[in-house]
Amino acid sequence: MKVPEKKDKETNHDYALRVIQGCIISLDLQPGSMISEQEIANELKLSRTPVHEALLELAKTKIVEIIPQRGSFVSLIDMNLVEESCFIRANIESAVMELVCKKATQEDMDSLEENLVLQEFYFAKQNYEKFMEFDNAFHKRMYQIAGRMLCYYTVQLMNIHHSRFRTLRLHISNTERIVADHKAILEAIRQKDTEKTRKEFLKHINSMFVDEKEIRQKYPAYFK
Amino acid sequence: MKVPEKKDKETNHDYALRVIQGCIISLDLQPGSMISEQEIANELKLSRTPVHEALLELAKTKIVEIIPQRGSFVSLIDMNLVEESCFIRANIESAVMELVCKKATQEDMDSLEENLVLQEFYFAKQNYEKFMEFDNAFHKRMYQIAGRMLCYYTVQLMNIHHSRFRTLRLHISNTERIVADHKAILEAIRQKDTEKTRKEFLKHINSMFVDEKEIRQKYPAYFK
DNA sequence: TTTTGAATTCTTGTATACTAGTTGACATCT
DNA sequence: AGATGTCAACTAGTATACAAGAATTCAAAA
Repeated sequence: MKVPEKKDKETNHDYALRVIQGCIISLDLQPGSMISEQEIANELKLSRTPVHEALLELAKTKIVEIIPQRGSFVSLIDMNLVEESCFIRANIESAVMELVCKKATQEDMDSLEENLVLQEFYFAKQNYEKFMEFDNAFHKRMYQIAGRMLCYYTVQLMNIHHSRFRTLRLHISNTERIVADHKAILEAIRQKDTEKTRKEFLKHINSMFVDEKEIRQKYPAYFK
Repeated sequence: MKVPEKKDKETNHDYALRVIQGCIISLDLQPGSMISEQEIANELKLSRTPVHEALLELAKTKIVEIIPQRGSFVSLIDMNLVEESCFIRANIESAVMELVCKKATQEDMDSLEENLVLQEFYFAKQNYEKFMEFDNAFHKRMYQIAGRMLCYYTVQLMNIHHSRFRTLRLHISNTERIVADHKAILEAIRQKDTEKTRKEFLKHINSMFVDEKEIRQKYPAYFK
């Protein structure tokens, strides 16, 4: 397991959560594998308590399954849950974008455009980590503009299913479409075209499923 | 604090969560009041650990605020969060209802109708507890029919803000509209009219806010 | 050889003890 | 009187110890 540094002012509980969640998304912790509280506690140099709390939290989103007195396991990829997490995001985020169309100031639009420039830059440089960072910031910015941060948090909570599947997808697929999608979304917002914005966004989200079969065949052990 | 019996097979953690959450929604624990882990642990005859875990979980939904080394507090009612929780529910649940329109079998429709009959029955008998129970079951049934239980769980998670406000609202308002609303929704589904279903449902959800000012004036100390 | 059963060693759940930080009261000093 | 410092009594965060149940191992019995 990759163990990043603990941040200042971060509680051990939050630290454990951040590390475990990151490893699940990166597939560093494989779907189906067992995760022992004690083992993780040792690796992170913590006691079991904060690790136990972190696992409880992850179990709530069904990304981890805790079987009492037996063990805790990284859940196998359940395409129903991946779909549901997308469904949640698509419906919330497209509604948020409607609000953005209504509320966004010129300043807001500029900040989004600035982000897009950087996305293109890092994508061209093939710095995908930075690219993803700005990709995420792009979406988050929408929620901030709409004043719907509880929605953002809620979507993030379940989006881990989607994120993990996306990681697996990146192992075999190309990513050129992504920036083009974002451009189309921004253009629709610029035109204050609510319907077009929604449509482009849904297209963006649903493009996730085109490679499903191919991925399942390559990694059958990861799926439920 | 009202302390119900612990159920069989329920972990102490789940027990504590259920009790605390119930007391917050029923306003038995007042907004702004402090909740000591030790005190609750004593009342429930548990150790601090499961209570602590329960509070952590509630803090994630922002219904409880934990200030380290100072105390835990029931959050004041934040109308922005109430609104956001409604926004989440409205957008998810109306999308779920679209699915229900597409998927529902005759059997599904019958089960909904059966529920409605019981709603009317208990409403007429003024047994509001039973009524609420069937009200909740009515909505849950939709998610089951649509095969979107992760959505149900997600909505429930944040809906506590809404639920608490609704409790406060019941203190001063009438509830006659509710059954009528449900009838209108079922009728729209029966007609397989997606748009009408969505519209009726949104009307139902948004009726929550008509009495806001009156409530704020009556209980100013409960609000942020 | 197969089956049974006890001992061992895992696991998570929970109680308890300790740590560190905040608050408020009260005595002390200016 | 007012400011300051100290101490006692809280808090949540975390480490540790123990409890209880599940799985595995291995030896003994059929």
